[in-house]
This record gives sequence, C-alpha cells and structure tokens, in this order.
Amino acid sequence: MRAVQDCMDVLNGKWKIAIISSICYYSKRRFSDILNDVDGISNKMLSKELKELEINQLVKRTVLDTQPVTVQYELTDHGWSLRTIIENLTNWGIEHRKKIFES
Amino acid sequence: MRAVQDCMDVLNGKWKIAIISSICYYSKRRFSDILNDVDGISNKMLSKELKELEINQLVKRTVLDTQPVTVQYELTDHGWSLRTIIENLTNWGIEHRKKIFES
DNA sequence: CGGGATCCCCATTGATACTG
DNA sequence: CAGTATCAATGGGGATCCCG
Repeated sequence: MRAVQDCMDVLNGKWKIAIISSICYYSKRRFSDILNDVDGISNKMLSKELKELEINQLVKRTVLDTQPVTVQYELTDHGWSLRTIIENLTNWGIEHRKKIFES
Repeated sequence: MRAVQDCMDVLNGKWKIAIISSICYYSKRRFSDILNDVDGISNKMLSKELKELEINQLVKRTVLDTQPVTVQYELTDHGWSLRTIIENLTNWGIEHRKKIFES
C-alpha cells in the first residue's frame, strides 16, 4: 500500500508518464521533440518535470557540444525498469477505450 | 502514446490508485474503511474520487439495507483488470525505495 | 455511517516573453 | 535550441459543519 504511493510520488504530476513514454519509445529524445510528442504540455512544465525525473534518477540528461546546444534525454536503467508498467498502462488504456465505447 | 493518456485520465488525481489498491486488497470495502486505508485523504475527496471511479466503471457501489446505512465498494471486472498494474507499481515502488536509499 | 454543502487557500499549470 | 522569468488564473484539495 505504502509502496504504491512511493511509486506514484515519483510519477506524480500530469505529464510524467507521457514524458517517460516518449523517451522510452525513442530511446533518446531531445527537449523539443518531447515537447511535440506530449500533447498540450508547455516548455515550462516539461522543463520542470524533466528536472524532477532527473532528481529521481529516472532520466539522464546529456548536453551535446553543438551549435546551438542540443540536449539529449534518455532513461536510466532505473527509469527503463518502468517499461513493463508503461506497456501495461498502454494495453489497459486500449482495452478501456473499447469498454467505454461499447457501453 | 495516446493509450497511456487514456489510462492516466481514468487514474488521475492524487488518490485513485491508492483507493483502488485498498478495495483490491480487501475485495469489498466500506467508505470509512477506505478513508482509514488511504492516508491523508478527506471524505470529500474520497467521495469525489469514488464517484469518478464508478462512472468509469472501475468500481461498483452497493448500499446495504442496515441501520445506519452501510455502503460496500468493490471492483468491477474491469477495475479488477488493473490488478497487474497495481502489483507492478507496488513492486516498482519497493525497488525504487531501495535504489534511493542506497544513493 | 456515508456522504453533501460551503468556504477558502495555495500549489499547479498556463501564456507569454525573454536569453545564452 | 533549450530552457528561465514573470504574471495570472483555475481548480484541486483541506477544514468544518450538516443531514438522512
């Protein structure tokens, strides 16, 4: 019971799951790419959420020495371990949509 | 990607997962019991979240003809199908706690 | 017991503009 | 490009009281 909350504390906020999904799908992803992937998110929110994910060691941030600057985000091993959950959530979402559609 | 959001739309709010976990664990659970299970939730929020879960057909509400009234909450088959996800989240939460503790 | 109604606040989010 | 800064608004959520 407590453990579920520990998990949700890390995945709190409106966008965390979607952000992780995006990075997870593409392995490596840039700031502006994620901004496009996640529908409706603002740069401010993305910045904030990514920072939190980094603190919780789910995401690794890498600055590439290009002009202009490129920043890569990728999942850490720990973040990567959420893959199963993401998949389950996705599958459930699909099933749920069917369910609601039928009724 | 969209599907993950469909799922999270249903599980939104601060308390949904915890509430489902509570009911899931006990199979049937009363309002005041859930109120105790979920640490920090207010009756207003519990009431509201349960209503939403009912609308999304994850939870079934049954009023028992006692004095005073007893209300049972249980998961529908659809709600029950979240069991795997709950378990995954729980396990991940435990692992995460270890991880953070080490660092 | 299981909520509903009210009041109220502040944290989260949005929109926009700006910068290295 | 990858953010930061600032201002403003909304609604999530707490506290309390009430009711059948």
